[in-house]
Amino acid sequence: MQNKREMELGLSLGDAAATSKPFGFMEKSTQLTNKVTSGFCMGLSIGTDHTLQEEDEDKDDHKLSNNIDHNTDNTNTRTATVQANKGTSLTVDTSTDPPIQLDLLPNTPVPRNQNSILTLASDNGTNFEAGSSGNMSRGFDVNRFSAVMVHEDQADQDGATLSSSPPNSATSSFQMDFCIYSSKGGSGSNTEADQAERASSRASDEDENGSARKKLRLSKEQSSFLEESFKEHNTLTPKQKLALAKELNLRPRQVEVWFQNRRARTKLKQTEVDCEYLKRCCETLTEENRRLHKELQELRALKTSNPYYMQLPATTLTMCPSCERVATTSTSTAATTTTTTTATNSQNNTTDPTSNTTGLSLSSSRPRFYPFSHTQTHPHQPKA
DNA sequence: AGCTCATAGGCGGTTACTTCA
DNA sequence: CATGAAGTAACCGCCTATGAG
Repeated sequence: MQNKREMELGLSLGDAAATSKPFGFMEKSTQLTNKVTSGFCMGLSIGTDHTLQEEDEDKDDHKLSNNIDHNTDNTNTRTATVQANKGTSLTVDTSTDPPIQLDLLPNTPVPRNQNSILTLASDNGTNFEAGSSGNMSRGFDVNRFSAVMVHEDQADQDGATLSSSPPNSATSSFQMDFCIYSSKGGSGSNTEADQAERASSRASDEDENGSARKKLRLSKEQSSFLEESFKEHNTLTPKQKLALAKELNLRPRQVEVWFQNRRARTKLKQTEVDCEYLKRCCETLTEENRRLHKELQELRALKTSNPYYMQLPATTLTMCPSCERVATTSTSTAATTTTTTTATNSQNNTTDPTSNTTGLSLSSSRPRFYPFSHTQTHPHQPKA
């Protein structure tokens, strides 16, 4: 790993996370840019050496079917490496610019305590009910049936039961303390009960052959809860995954997939932002290039019209290895001053075309040279 | 210490399903 | 009602890290 304090591109999700504390994504993305293979980097905030909040998760005693019981501590490190190898991350010096913030959250998260009760009756006369959000269109958590199955399985393993969730927890409204499977009970063609019924059927199909592909929409409450969790940490330890799954009555695999997809969406969004910024940079540089060409033509024209005007000595550009400043050094022995500009654009924030309001700054692999702007003695200039 | 193997988890890409205009 | 676009849950294949033998 390279320098741990590295500029990075951070994406904030939601106001709270954006303003109060950096969450895992921003910190971990620090390592996103570590590999050289990507070649070009852009940064928005300063990342610090990240250590997991839960540094040493207990070896998970929850044994899933695929043995999720280890690999907890170094998840982020590994992730970072993988991302660095594959990612299209961008890296650029950013000085002190604040992180750009993107709000990817729903506009108004549904209060978790606003629930209605959907009461259904199965064909065997068993009444059951499920909590659903008051403004939910779909209303019924189609994952409940499978979730119940999972819980029943897990209950054998870790003693968890459906009623194990805190009664006042934020998601207790999705707790489903019944288990039904009705095949032809409802009469409506596309009612919530029907949808739930179909979902249950599909879920049971999976239980039967395990190969059927299903697409079960998460409820708004579940999505909101997952979103909140994602704001805290965008990757999950096995323990966190199990806890979330239990809390939301989802399968751990569903939680895992949701986080994967969520990370992918975040990255996609970030890529769009990056592209937009690079596009602006390109336009700005093109404009600057055009302007410099024009200026060069004017100077040449001036020189041809008046050959005695501005007979300056030849100038060379040198870069100081210690401070990376570019200095123009006149080869003339009469030259006693050097014109310097810093490699960063921090001194030119007001006029630098690569600066913008988002706080992004383009790296200065391209030394800025303003020979007529100001003069200053280079501190590292070797004494003549 | 170095190697091999099994395993877990992440990511990119894709598919399949749902919803909505 | 049909349809296409958008969103997203789920899957697949690959890669990397890790721990055990």
